[in-house]
Amino acid sequence: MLHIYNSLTRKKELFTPQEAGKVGMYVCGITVYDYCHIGHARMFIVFDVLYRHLQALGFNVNYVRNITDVDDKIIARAAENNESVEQLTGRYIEAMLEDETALNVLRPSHEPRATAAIDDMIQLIQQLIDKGFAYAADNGDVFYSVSKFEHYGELSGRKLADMRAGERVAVDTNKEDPMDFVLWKSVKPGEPSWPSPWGDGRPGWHIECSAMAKSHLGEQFDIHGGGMDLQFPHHENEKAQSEAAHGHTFAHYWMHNGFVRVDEEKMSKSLGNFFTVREVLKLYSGEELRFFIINSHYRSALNYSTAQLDAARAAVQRLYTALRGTRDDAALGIDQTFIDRFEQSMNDDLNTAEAFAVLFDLATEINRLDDVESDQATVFANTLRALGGRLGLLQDDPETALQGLPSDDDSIDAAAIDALIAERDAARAEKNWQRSDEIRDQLTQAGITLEDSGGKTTWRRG
RNA sequence: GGCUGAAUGGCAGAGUGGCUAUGCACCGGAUUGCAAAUCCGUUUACCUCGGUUCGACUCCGGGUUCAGCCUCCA
Repeated sequence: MLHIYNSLTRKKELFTPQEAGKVGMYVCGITVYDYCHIGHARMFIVFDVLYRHLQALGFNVNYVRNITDVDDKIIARAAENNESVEQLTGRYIEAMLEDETALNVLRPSHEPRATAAIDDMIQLIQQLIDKGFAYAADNGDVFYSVSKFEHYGELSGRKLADMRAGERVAVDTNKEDPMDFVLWKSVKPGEPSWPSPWGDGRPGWHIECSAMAKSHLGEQFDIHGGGMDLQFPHHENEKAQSEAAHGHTFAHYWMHNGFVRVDEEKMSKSLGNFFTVREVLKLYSGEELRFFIINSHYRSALNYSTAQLDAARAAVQRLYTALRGTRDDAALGIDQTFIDRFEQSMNDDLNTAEAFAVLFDLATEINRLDDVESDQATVFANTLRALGGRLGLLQDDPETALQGLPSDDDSIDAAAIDALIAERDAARAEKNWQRSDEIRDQLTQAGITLEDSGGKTTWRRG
């Protein structure tokens, strides 16, 4: 029985989909004007793990994650680069897909782009105006009237009065209430725009998600996710729009992943302390980065450091090392005891850290057996691979994974390594330990570790 | 100022009212030509002050420190 922490109620709750066997899930994706950083990667991976887990539990999952491809920052960046908005967003969407592939993130069922859903947004805004929840200002902007929606503040646990007291935004004179937020922005010279009943303009950020969620998942669906910082105002506003327009609950469970920090401070574009995914992938594999991210609970803060990535490398190596030499014979089946333990952990609000303990126990069991090709070892290996797969890990050939790691030293290639190993084997056969150790030292310097076991020498990076 | 959430061994990170997390690192042993990998074993903990309890790291209350949100943000 899956329990997930619902940000709306601030409690772990039993997960019950609105329709048996099916799950509708919407996650706020990114605004594409730059390369993805580790914080974005965490969101991709956390919800990818949830997606995989729901599927493993037998649910038919409709997973929607949007792409925001029109917004102030995109427009500004495109102008800076002297290119069109489409060129800019196209490039960064490509880059995002590359990063996701490297991190072994599954493609969601749908990845709608905001610019392709303008009609839906206009319709939704009109609905809000008709119902009295929104109003058009003289300048062509349309605003949502926060005070009309009695549940406003419910998701983020704030009261309107408190928010007004803490108001830090310059007051927009077109608004009736400083807390009101924009649904439609009237066009500015040189900016992309679409025709609407209120004049040419473009949508506000929050309405995008309300509209795209509705068109792919309906007015009500199961899970809505995103980064912690989206809880307010983005999700609060999204909820207010959708619930006011439709007259009933929007998402049943709200899930928010915690942040990645650098030196105990949030990693973000504005602070400039971010590391892009592709930057990190020069020295660590996507799998190592993925391990680092899901080694801790998705709601806790995660401090980024290379020491942590080194630890992730060692951990992933341990798992692949255990799989090395094992048979891949599905006919022998899996060990249900470990599967059950794993599922129990994952069902507890995605306790991936505890789930990893099960994988490491399996690794120990395999290592304990004298014969890695025995039926028992094969069952454990099958189980380890299967559970690894549920986390998006351990799907590579062990040898390939251990030898193909990114490294800052690529002075020596596989053929050269094999040649040196052959030479060393010859030296060892003659008990020429001096020459043998020389070769091993040379390889160690190049970041290659040799292992002599079972009369055979294997190598790995790191 | 308002609202959240944290504080666990050298590091990372789970969890529990009394019983081994796990990974990395360390130490001892096995194995190895020596290593590496692996196995066996050992050591190191629960921010602080009160309270509840036979017993609390775990529950309750105060305090301290840290982070996040309240503006665009995964």
